[in-house]
Amino acid sequence: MRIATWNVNSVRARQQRLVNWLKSAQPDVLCLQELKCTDADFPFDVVKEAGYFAAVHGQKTYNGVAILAKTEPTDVIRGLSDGVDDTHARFISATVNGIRVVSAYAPNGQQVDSPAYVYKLEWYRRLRNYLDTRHKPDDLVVMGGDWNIAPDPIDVYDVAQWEGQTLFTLRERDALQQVCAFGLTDAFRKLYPDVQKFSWWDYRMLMFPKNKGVRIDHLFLTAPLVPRLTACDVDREERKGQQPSDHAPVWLELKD
Amino acid sequence: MRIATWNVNSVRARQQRLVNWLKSAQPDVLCLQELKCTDADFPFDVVKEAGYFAAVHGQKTYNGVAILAKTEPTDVIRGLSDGVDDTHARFISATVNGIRVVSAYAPNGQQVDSPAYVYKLEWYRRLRNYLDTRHKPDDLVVMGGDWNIAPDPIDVYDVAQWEGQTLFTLRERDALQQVCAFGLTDAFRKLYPDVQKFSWWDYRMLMFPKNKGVRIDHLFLTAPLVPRLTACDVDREERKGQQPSDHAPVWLELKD
DNA sequence: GTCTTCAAAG
DNA sequence: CTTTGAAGAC
Repeated sequence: MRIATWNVNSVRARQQRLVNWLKSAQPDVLCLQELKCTDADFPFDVVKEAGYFAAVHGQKTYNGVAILAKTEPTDVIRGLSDGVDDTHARFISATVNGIRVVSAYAPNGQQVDSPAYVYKLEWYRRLRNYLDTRHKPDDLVVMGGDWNIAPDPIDVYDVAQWEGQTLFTLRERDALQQVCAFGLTDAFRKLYPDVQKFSWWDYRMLMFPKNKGVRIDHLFLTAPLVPRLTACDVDREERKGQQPSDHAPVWLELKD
Repeated sequence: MRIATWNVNSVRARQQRLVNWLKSAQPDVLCLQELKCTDADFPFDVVKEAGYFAAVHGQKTYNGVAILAKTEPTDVIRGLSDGVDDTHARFISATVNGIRVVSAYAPNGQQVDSPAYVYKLEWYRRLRNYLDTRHKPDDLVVMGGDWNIAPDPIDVYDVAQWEGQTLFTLRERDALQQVCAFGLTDAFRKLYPDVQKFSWWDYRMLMFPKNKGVRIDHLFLTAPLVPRLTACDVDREERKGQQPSDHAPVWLELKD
């Protein structure tokens, strides 16, 4: 079973690339982030045409997440559903083939100590609470998303430059660790403890050609799924060519 | 020798369609209108890559005309060059294979009797003056362009609806006739006196699917070229599909 | 750089 | 419907 995550940076602007990628990569499940459109504007028709069901939590202009799957996702939950008044469409979960799948778009955080940064740390605290409330560590859970946090020094192209910058501050990395401490494993890092691969490159300053990126898109697995993990990679090719998303898809393979 | 005219409605937005059309239609000369970009922003590289030289008279946002040709255009003149202070980039002429080629984007005219309408009639008067000053009726001249005038009742989809509307008022049609009276022949109408074909359809109101258009893009020939005219047509296919221009290309064939 | 929104123009 | 430009986000 192949599960992928991709921040498409506008599902409408990326419609053709999305369809092409689905056809070539053939994931069983794809977690999408930054749809940047409402449910009404989501291209359900072309996704269906490509052979996928879609559970969507859209929002105008910003955010928006979805779970695409070859079999119909069930028990769809939109948002963290913790009673907090939060208008951002950043979280959706659904069950696909007996696995609970999450598609998450973590807040970016803007500047350190800005309101957005505070919201980001709080959002991570709420996410840990979501896991504690809804799941046991031995549930079958895969969480894919744009987490807007590089977990370790190896995950940024230049530690000196990233030191203290949003996406790489100690407080953010700690917040992510607190979530993982529930019992989640970073699929890519599990398979490749020492490999440096990035999933996001700024559109500006030729960051992609220079390969100056960061790894902020992750797939997390609960413990019972870790022994089934056989492959995980970043599809760097998808970042190339005309009008790419600034993020590349990340995918993993689970054996039966 | 194949000569074509096409209002591309932004040469940058239509870059890929332009290249595809050049490759399939293989005109020796293409007159372009509504480039909507400056000379600095004109995609010289992709045009060259497609096998064409380009003489360009660009303008930011509005207007902009060019002559593309498989052999290098010489003696390029930008504008009507009649001493009138006119900032609109609506006219360019150049010599290609011994033929003087004009690419013209006539003013639209907005509402009847508006300043734009007065400017349009005056522009046509200046154009006739340009011909009188620079040419003899037996020169080899081809003028392609978006003339924003439907010459005859057959050239609009509904005469009753178009009666008195800009593009079809008697004063505009007379202004165009005054230009043609210099000694120019409408290539399409010469070959097909009774055929109704359109070259422009409004983007709105499903005008193209309903084929409610007008013929305002024309190729005019001086007398010595008329006996050499073997074919002329509108490429209606180019108006179809995703992100078309609102105009279709018009082309003609001259035998040697 | 590339996306969104909006207004103005055709 | 499709383009342009501007502003704001990342």
